[in-house]
Amino acid sequence: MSNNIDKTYDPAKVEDRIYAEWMEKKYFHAEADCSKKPFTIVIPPPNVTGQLHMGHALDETLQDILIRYKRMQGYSALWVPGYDHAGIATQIKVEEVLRKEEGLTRYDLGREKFLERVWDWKNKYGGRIVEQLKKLGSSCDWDRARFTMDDGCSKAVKEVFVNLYNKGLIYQGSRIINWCPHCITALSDAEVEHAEQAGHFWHIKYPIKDSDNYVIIATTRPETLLGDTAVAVNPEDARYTDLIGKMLVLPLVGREIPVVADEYVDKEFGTGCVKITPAHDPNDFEVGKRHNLESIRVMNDDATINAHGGKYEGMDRYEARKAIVADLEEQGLLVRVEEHSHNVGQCYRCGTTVEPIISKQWFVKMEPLAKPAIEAVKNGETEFVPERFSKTYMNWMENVFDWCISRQLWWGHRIPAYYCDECGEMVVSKTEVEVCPKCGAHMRQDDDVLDTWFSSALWPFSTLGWPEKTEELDYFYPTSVLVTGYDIIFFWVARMIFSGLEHTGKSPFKHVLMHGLVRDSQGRKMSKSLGNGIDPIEIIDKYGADALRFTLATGNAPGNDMRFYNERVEASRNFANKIWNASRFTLMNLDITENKLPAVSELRTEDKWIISKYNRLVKEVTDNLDKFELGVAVAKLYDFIWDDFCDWYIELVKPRLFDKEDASGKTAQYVLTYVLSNTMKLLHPFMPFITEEIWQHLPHEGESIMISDWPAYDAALDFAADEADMQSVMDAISAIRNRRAEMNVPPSKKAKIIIVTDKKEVFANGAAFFERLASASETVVQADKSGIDANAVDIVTADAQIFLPLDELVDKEKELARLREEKKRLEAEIKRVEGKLSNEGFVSKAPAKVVEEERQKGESYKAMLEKIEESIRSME
RNA sequence: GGGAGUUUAGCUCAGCUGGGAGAGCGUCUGCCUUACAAGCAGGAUGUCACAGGUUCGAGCCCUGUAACUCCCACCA
Repeated sequence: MSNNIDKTYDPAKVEDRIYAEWMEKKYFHAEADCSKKPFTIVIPPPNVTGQLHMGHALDETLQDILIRYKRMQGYSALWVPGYDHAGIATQIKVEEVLRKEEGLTRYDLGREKFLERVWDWKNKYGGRIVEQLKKLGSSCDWDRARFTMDDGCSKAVKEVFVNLYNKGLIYQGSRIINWCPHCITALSDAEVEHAEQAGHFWHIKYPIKDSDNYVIIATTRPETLLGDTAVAVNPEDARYTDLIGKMLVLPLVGREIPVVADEYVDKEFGTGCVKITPAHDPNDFEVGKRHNLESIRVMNDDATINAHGGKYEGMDRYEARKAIVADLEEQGLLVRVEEHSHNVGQCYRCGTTVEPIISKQWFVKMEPLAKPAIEAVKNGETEFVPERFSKTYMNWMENVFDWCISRQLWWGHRIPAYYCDECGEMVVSKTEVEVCPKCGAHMRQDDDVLDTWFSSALWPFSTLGWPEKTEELDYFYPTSVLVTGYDIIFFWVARMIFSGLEHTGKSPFKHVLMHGLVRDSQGRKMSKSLGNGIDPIEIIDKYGADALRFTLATGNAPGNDMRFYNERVEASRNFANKIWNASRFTLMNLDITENKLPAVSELRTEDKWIISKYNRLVKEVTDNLDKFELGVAVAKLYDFIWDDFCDWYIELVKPRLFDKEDASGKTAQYVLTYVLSNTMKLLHPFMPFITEEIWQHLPHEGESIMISDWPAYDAALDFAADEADMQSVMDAISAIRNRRAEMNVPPSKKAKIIIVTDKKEVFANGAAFFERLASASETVVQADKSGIDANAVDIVTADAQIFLPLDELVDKEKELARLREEKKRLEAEIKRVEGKLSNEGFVSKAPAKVVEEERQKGESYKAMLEKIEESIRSME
């Protein structure tokens, strides 16, 4: 310990030094230690491409709070760490750089060269986000962080793929999938965002074969006309019954297409006739299957028109749309154009409008996987916090579609399927297959890679060494908690749960703690395109990591969104500053070198008061943390430290500390130290740096607060009677301050105080406090009202009547008015209480405790009223 | 269309299983009181969205209404 602590609180100075110390001592290291219980947290792998954003900071903060708490409770707390994932974002980022700096595309480089670039990029920037997380105080052992593209994880991915394939849960199939022409890849449904877009509704004539007649169809995507293979009407639609089975002539193309009847068509919408393009629309695809229609794909992967488009070949889809509409108009086939706003799917990464395209892709069959995943949440194997998110989860799981897992990217886990071009054989294998088992020809691996979330879904066990039976896997799995935002329930959480169940037989975590999104001060989602993102690092530089963490943990309930205001961080920083100064005060007055609690017999009422309050705080904070009520816990700590400890206890104890002759000064020092250092422990998970700094300066045992023991509730430290006594004195002090402020009496003007009370001893013990805290020049405590000036200011509290002889300042009329006002208020209260107590229903049905409380209140009010009435009489 | 959420002080939000409405910020008044002006002391401000219901008692439970938000599915 050392009494030298900087005069001013400078977070940057403290935080950098302390983190370095922690790193040096390797406190973050966790290993399977069978003498302890495991506590494992799964973290979302931060993305290698991105800057740390507020969402990460929130994830990180909440996780770190839990980890630090559990570590202090003696758990072997492991953070399943990792960074980067085999995500499309990484590839796009590198492609972007490539295009900007060298004017090249990935195709110019070729697969191998391109992947080298990505690895370079990863090696150069992969650690960047980790460095940023460290500034936040992350107690993760980043040295053991895994990377999803590492060998171990790749092995797990292959294992899973092959297992699922062999069980028939992975299949290849033609499907309409969402295609991003910009990323040139398939997207899963979850990766498509829908946005309202203004568009047009083109009404087009389709001539009936061998007739001058025609039908009118309406479409929002006229370019898909090129791939039409039918027109559908509702079988119930009287307007079109005779048309069913007839042939139409497809405009511009000349192909003959049938009119089919299908329930899918809504009679009321549009014209009641729908063009059917099985290759470019999911619903049409289904219709096509029912009527055995041909699927004609008219677009290339980059959404340009292909050879089936005739004269439109090579045009971009939007160019083609224009050209087709113009040609239709020229031929008089365009009836009219309506304004029409409709929902358009967009790629969630790049925002490009997705194109539904028929394509051969790999799918995971979801139904058999979803069943146990639903069961695991139903039977409580995994619990969502707050609980309502389980409904969101169920809703999705119960209506889940097969999951398209192939991505036409190069960066990622390559699909372990091998094809023989000679005989058409396909082999799925964990190990590379070069020779066709059938014909002996060379085999080539599938070009596609797996969806990011396919490997991310394995995170909880692949990072622990699965499929090997490692000691770590055995000890740490299933994990304890997953902390994440509700926005990735479907992408990630759900998929981790069914993957864990399928491959390990256990749901990967016990609790899923959901938090909300961090929004800007106007409530908007933070995003790059809006430019409203707040950089956590800037905030840390300005206010400190402790202040940021405190802000993120505070003032919002789990799962609710949070608006981010600098003012809130400022308030947190002020709190840190308050702690700093209270500690500085404590240290300045310390000449003890050990941290222990004095014998109860030496403790004064105020000592017992703060100890008792502290003791209850331990219990409550522990309870709250166990229930993941982090915000509640931190609010209690804030109130205790600021109000009880700083504003009251320190002030109460000052005279004892300053008077070197007073032997009880030493007791006060012990109490200050004890309460402060233990409170620092309780606060440590939230504000790790400042608490470490202060704890180190105070008398302590052990090397670091982060490996110290979590405080325990001690029934022997519960001093209810002393708490109540102290409260009586504090109430009196507050009442006096209040009166003086109302009367504009400056603090410099001291006055004699006469306290008339039944609790003479209590107030006599506290007499000294009135001089310091209530501007008393002298304090007299007596049982009756003898010798009191009739003009004295009169203050009534529950346990005392206090008189201040300030006659020259007293405006008699005003004083009387105030007393009458007070009388009215008390009478109203008494009436309310009596109303309750005379209500038989209340007395007989309410819990005895509540009734007794009301009764006591009533008596206390009555006593006060009596005193007031007396005062009024004597003044009059 | 299906699901979830929100509505409490000027602003941002707490309010745990029903038992006299809270915090931070802002605001007003008075204080540089030897830890802290990033502070101290004191004050003001609420038909807890609305309407019913259950209950001795409702911000909290039930039903309905309104406004807003998010997620999922979507009509060509």
